[in-house]
Amino acid sequence: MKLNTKSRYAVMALADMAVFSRDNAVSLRDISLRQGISLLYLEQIFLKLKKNNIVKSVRGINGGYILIKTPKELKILDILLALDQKVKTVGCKKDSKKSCNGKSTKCITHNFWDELDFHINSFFENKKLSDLLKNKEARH
Amino acid sequence: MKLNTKSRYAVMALADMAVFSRDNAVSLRDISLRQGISLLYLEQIFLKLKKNNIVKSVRGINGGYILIKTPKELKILDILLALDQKVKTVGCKKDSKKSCNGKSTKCITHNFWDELDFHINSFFENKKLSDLLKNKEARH
DNA sequence: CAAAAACTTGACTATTTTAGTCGGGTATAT
DNA sequence: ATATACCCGACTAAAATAGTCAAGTTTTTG
Ligand code: FES
Ligand code: FES
Repeated sequence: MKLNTKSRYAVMALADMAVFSRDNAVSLRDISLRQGISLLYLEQIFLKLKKNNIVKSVRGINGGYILIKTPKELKILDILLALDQKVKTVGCKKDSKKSCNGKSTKCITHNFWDELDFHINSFFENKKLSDLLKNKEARH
Repeated sequence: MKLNTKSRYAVMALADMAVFSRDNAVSLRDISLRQGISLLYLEQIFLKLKKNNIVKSVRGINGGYILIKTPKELKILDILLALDQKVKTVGCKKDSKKSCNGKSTKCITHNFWDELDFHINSFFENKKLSDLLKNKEARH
């Protein structure tokens, strides 16, 4: 039950941007240095964030990335979805013919996992990027 | 963000037991046949369930496993914990010196992941095995 | 214009985790 | 006795993860 680092770094990097940007673009190099994330890895992550309209890019010198939505509007769920991280705790497809057990009927636990997924999804749906920043001063 | 099959099968198998046992032991062979889970895999899973006092075993002919608690009392969380599935969405240890980023201070997103873990944990804490069985008749 | 900063993209790889299997046990009811 | 069923450690193939590399393109600035 682990979140992958890509998603974690994505949230981390966007939180960093929310803190350090005032309309100006934030370069991945800066994020990399501040958050200790590999620059090459960040590039890969931001590619997806860009494709999914979470950020837009500014090329050339003094370039970087800019959040498209404000931190108050940006749902954490949007970030996860951008990285193909559907919240799906088990592999069973809702629509598909095949259930998790390969049979045509749903297994005894199916509804439970659906509930779980919904529960987690709601959390990510309701949390905004700005919520992450709130208790920042509480630490260190 | 996937649950592993071991945990899923464990919940599935225990739900099966809750349905098919009336004080008598349920053999893994029966569970295997009913739920379509490999017998060998089930053995591995039940070994852990036994070690963690979720079930007790009866050896020999007509043997099998018996739930220690009633389905009403058995938390899903207990099942997951038995399989070493702590709900810990990121690798950062709360107590350890090292944070997720290797620095001494907590990263900007740390509190958020803590909240997430708590949110998911609560779900598993409040759900009982019996809750899984409720809407069984709603299907098929 | 030239050079440097910074984004763009696909492919590639080492490591780790997962999802099992295998083999050889031991206990017990009939 | 013997079949049934639990016990347990070790092993492995396959998939996922985390991250790197190479080779660009675009834009700003001196
Ligand atoms: S059939 Fe959907 S989880 Fe098993
Ligand atoms: S998640 Fe704990 S320091 Fe980053």
